[in-house]
Amino acid sequence: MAGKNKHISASGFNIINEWLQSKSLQPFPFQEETWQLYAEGLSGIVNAPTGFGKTFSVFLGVVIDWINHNPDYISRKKNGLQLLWVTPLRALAKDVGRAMEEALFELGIPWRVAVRNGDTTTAERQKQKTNTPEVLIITPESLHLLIATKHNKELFKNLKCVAVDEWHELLGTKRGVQVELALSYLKTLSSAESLLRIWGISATIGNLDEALYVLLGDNHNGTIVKADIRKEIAIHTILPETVECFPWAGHLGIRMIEHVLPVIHNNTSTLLFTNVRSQAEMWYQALLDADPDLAGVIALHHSAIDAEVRVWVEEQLHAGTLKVVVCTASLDLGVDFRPVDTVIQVGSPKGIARFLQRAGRSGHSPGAVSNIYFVPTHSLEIVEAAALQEAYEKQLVESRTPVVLAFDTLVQYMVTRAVGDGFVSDDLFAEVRTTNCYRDITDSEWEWLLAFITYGGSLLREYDEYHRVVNVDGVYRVANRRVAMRHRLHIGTIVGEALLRVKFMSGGNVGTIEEYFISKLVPGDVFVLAGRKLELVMIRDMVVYVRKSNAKKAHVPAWAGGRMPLSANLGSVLRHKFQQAALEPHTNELLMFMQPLFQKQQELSVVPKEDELLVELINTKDGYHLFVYPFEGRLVHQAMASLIAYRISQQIPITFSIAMNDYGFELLSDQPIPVTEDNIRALFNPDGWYTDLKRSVNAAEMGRRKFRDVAVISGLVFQGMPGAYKKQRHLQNSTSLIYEVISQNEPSNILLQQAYTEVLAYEIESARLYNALQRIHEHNIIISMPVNLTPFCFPIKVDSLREELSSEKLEDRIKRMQLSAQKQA
DNA sequence: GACCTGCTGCGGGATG
Repeated sequence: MAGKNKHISASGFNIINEWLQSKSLQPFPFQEETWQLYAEGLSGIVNAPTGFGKTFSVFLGVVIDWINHNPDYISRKKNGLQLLWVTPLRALAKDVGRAMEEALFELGIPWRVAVRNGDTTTAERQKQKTNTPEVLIITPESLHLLIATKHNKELFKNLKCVAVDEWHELLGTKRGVQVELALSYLKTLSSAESLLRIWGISATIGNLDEALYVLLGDNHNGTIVKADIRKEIAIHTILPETVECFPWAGHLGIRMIEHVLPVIHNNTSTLLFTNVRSQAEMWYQALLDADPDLAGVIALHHSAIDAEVRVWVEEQLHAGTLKVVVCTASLDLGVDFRPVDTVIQVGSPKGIARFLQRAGRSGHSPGAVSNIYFVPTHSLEIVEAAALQEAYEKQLVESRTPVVLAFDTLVQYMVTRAVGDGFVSDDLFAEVRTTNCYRDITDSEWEWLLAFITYGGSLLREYDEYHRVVNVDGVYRVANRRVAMRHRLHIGTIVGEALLRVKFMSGGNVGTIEEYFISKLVPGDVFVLAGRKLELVMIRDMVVYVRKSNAKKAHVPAWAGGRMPLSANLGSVLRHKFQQAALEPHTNELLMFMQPLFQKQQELSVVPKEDELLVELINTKDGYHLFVYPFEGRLVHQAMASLIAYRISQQIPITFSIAMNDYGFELLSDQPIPVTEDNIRALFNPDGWYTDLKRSVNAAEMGRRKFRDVAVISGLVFQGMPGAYKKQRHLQNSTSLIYEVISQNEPSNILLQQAYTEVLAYEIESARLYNALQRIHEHNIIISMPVNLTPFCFPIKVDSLREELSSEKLEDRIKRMQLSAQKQA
């Protein structure tokens, strides 16, 4: 290595590779020519599989390039801030910073690397102010907080480069919009001769070109540096003995535990991913019950577990003292420095990108293959295993759709700038329009937003708390210190659920639980959290006090999270696999295994081909059922079910109950459903879909809930000071009130409209719904009339039963129904 | 406020 030499003569390419090898990291996966991109002062996106030193190649690449061009940077005491390293995660910032500083030290560069995020103490912040580090690792939120400080231009004036880590994670979220906005500002601060350089670091996504465009905005030339290697992934499917003994419905997969244990035993370290937090708690307990020897080497990791406990788990994983960690998406990111040798995915990963990302958590050493075991939780999911294999071979990775015209985020940012050094309207307007997000914002929208932050717009004029910004001599500023303080506390775009902290009576945090779940329990009740049985003692000031319990039975908490629909890409491959199962099953081992089930489906009904939509009409004692299988994910199915129900009800008076899963949906009625060969195509016709959709779904009610997020982000309602959060009920009430006032008096309100737009985009996935209707329009629609429930409709039917029955009864009922269906055919 | 299986992520500075 270069040691303490003050002059770096070797090419950055060699330096990086030497350095990576000395750390036993993967060699730099790019050609020496691509290295020149750093040296030429360009911007762009770096894309390589995990574990290939992307972080350090970018970091050392840009740093060494400057040093080579400006050797006196090394000797100078004060260079000012040179590089901003934006990362969506706090957790590993300190580790990354230390590693960067160490790398610089070994190269003889005495630069300082500092971290600034919510964990940074006031003293550390002060130190950064007087003694500016050359490199600052920061979250998007903290970056906006910096922009909300006085004289921030001073801090950024020497900035040469901004690197955005995990850009694929930020793209498609409002946190990504925050990055776009911050970059548009920082670009204006850099002088003409040294254009600010921007590097994004991204995993593979379907729209890398778009990701680049969004990152750079409209006045930059950029390039995509793509590693010419493909991470080898071995996908193993864990199968039951026969498909006949496997349940047709269910999502837990606990019965596969005997097949999973050998995988854990045959490997040194394993990550076991579940889709849901309660499922992780159950798997943790079930694994311990099945193999008590795992005690001490098994751990649990999900977002409701106390942060300190999670850090401990990550450290133990790193140190190699843990054999298996049961986790949710909480370990999707940030375990780069904590590789394992095996990954197990229980249940559908719902998307190809997520599956490959998780697979990549294993096999980090050079040349190693990533091993992922897929554990299906019900029969049809075995087809997903085949689909995932094909999707991997064809690299059908999903795209991330960038957020556009998020006015709530813009309102927040405008106040942020006003809290900082203030802004001139025309200048900020021009600046904001260089971003992809606000490229199409109109003059009148901008005027509306200005009015909104200065006097609350036409509706809230009388309330002083909405007069946040004042215009003094053409400069918009926040003059009131309390307003400024309150704004800083509310910077960010993540709006969470009402959480209560769970603490032992003796002290010590366990984790968090939702108001909704805990309100159903009374003192003395026992529930599970972080793998422990806890007795509820009392609830005081949003804290749940508990003590350890040895009770046999315990409630497993439910957390209300996202609905994670099956992705369009995976749905499409899945349809293909069903066709293959019908036409050429012998080409695939998994499909051969599934044959008995497909035969059953074929006997009772039809196995649809790729260009067919299957509709099943079934009569049972529950009533008249209509089942449809578009394989478009549960959100689209919910909307499509409402749409079809509405269209049928236009023909005759009829009411339905609706059920759906990721594969299809059900309409159930107590009268015969008038669907025939003659009218079926009209029911799915894309013409007039939007009008009918708006009449069939309760957009106003959905908008009301979405409006809460918009209201919080734009500063219409306040969540309270940290540590003294308002009860969610209060927040909901005040939001509801504002929603009523606005929707009745100012229906064109931009923030209200945004709530509706977001419902369409994210709750209904309307673009995808439209594409699905278009696709179906070109397909054959096959109506089948089975005499009994089919393997296809079974999981959907079970879903609709859940409401009526307790879980134990449900399990019995499933067995009975499955038995009866199997006999009938 | 409703979901009932339902992920993840963030977070004070200016003044005395």
